[in-house]
Amino acid sequence: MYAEIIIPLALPKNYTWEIPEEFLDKLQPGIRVEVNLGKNKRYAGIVKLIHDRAPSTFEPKEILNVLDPQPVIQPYQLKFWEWLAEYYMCSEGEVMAAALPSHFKLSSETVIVFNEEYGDDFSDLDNEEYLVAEALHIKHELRLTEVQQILDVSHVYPIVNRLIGKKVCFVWESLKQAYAPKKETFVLLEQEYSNEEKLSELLNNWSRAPKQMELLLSYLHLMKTQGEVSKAELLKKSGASDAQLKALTDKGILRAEKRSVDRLHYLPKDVSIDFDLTPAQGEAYQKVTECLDSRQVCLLHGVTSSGKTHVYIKLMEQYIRKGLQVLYLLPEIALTSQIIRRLQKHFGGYIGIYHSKFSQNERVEIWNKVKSGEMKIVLGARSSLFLPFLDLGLIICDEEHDTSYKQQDPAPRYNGRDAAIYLSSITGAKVLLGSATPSLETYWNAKNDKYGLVELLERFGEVRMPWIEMVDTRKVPKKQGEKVMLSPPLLDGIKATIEKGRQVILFQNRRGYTPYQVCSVCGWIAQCRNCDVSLTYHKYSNKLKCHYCGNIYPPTHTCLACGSDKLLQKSFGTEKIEELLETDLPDARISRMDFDSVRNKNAHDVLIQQFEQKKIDVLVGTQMVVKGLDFDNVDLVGILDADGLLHFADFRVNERAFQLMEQVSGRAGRRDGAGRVLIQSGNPSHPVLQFVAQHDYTGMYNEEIEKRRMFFYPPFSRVIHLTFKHKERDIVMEAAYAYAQALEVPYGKYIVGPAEPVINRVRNMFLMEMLLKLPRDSQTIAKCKSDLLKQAAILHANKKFRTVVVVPDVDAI
DNA sequence: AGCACGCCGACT
DNA sequence: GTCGGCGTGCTC
Repeated sequence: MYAEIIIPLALPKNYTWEIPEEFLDKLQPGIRVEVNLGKNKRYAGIVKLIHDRAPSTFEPKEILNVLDPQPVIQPYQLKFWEWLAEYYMCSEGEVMAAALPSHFKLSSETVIVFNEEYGDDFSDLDNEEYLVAEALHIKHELRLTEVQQILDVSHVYPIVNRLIGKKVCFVWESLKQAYAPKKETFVLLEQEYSNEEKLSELLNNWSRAPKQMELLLSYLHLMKTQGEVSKAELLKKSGASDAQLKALTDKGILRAEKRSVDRLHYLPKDVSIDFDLTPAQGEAYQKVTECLDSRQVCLLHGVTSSGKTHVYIKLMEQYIRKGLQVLYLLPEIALTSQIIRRLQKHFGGYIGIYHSKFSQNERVEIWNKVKSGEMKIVLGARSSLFLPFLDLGLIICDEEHDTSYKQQDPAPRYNGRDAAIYLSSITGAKVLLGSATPSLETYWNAKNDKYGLVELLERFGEVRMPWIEMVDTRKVPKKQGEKVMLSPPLLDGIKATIEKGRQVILFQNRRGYTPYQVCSVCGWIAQCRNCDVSLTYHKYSNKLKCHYCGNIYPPTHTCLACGSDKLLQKSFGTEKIEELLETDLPDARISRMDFDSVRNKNAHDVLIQQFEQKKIDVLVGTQMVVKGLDFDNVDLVGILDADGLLHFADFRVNERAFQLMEQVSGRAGRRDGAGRVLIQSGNPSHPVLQFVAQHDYTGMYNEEIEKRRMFFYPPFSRVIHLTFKHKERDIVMEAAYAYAQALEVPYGKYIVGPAEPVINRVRNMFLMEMLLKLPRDSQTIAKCKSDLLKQAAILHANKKFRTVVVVPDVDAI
């Protein structure tokens, strides 16, 4: 018997191993096995299929070990993986790599072990060999990365090989089980004193060491109230020291014990819904419920501040009361502690959080609790679609239009929203898409009766839609060629708002106006050595940074082209605005929120809490300020550069610009209806700005959908974007043209390009791009995908193009 | 993804 | 003449 096994690598297909007799009855799909791949590398792979077809073209190796008694992956999940790999044109191994917490993805780590029989006579070793042998003699075993550190050279294999040859050491391939349960020390009463009599005798005859007695008494008190006492808590509450506790354990009264504990601090398991829906919300809730009775997918189109979350909460309650699990998806960036706290208030311990900022250990624990059914609700980013739900009833996909649902870089380049819809089709779950500004694709599907549609177009409470005003930047006096950053009307608005004790949010899309160093003599701009882009200047760290490859350079003080030292910092980024505000409004409390200022896990939350607590008057930020936040004291929102949002060569610009501006505007005037939005633009009559001013989603939709129809873009077509990469420009261009040429029949009329992108070099690789706009017919699309892969293989068969990388991105954004 | 094999340039 | 750089191809 043989098993097709998924290995978490980008292999062209799954490989097959032979099943040794003794493992046969232990194996079924979804179980992890240890297998050998290559000369001595080992992996934990997932059994996908068991069959009896002996391979003819190769000699299969045997499975080395069975790692799980029960499947870790359910059959429906394997089906989900298969669909993702097929739809998004990647391997199942790549899906597996994305799906599993890394602790399930064991792989061998080469360890070299000292040969004790060799002794300690190292006289016939050379310098480098001696260094390694010496370290091995002390530590007994070393990983190759450690050897690298000892020798401070990158190529350690030859030296290690010589040592192996001389029998100083040998190589040990060990499978590393990385998941470690969290340990906590608990304090227990020794058996002898669990007897009341003995205990009172002890206490009555206590002499000296009053501190120890105090400690013992607080232990007994905690024990009575809680049932168990952790060491950390005991010491904190009693104010005693470690030494005093040790004295008691030495006397044989108390005992310390290490135990595995939950990493997640669970709240009580109960559901408390302590609010009532408004009539409008109640009606929406009813309609959604009815709609999901007969349909798989429903769109809830609710304007900003209409209280969509209230509707979600009621719906979640409904599903968990039926004993089903609920997945609440959000774009990663919107997973703030604000929404987490809000849901925890209602669902307490039933809710689990799952996203990239959680440690691997924490993820394993959530994984297990979702699998056992103990966890009823998961709030998470797109990767939580991979959790092993026992009985999934509902997926809520909030901010459905958000482009960060689409995974960009490593494969699988999947869209969380679309994957959720497929997942629901195989699990029988329902999907609720929610947004104030639905994506054109989704709204079109709803309008064409593919999805149900429920609209909630009334803001919650007395809140009116914010008043939108345009500031025509052409009319603002300025120097030649200068960009308007803070126009007088906006500045006045900010001042007035702060005086009233209200808050301001300023939104600056950084792209296009990033700060950089420029030579005032010859116009030279610092460039990245590996990418075709200008470097961004970061004042806070005084470094130049490439936003494409992440390389960091020291700032230059002389121009590399003409040698002048007259370098200027030109910028219109958030940092610059923050700086300007500090000069203009010296008394205001100003903070900045962007990718750089909220790097670590808590910075973002801290900033938001400060803003909530009104410790900040003006918050300057990028997209981040738009997502997943509710503030009720914001009177003024400023959109600093609307033109920058509208100047992209992408078929989705208008949709995207509208969504962003509408969402930003929604942050204004939450409670008492006084919200105001100022939009700075050099072209205030632009149709998108007019739609924003009127909060006219339908108007924008109608206009844009016609353009999409005319130019055959989604939702009328399906797009597949291809990127070609190679380190030589000529070769990548030639390869892309050859590839497109080969697909001319029959796909010529669907191909756009190939063309060189504006930024044609990233990480020392030259790029070419090509777009396919395919008719929405699943057979044509499937055929085309397979032809694309076939053509890539043909391209690679040509020696010249062998190393050209072809990256397909299905439904690219 | 590793990792071995193999082909070329810089040293003994 | 050899060591070791890196490019290339394979792993059931």
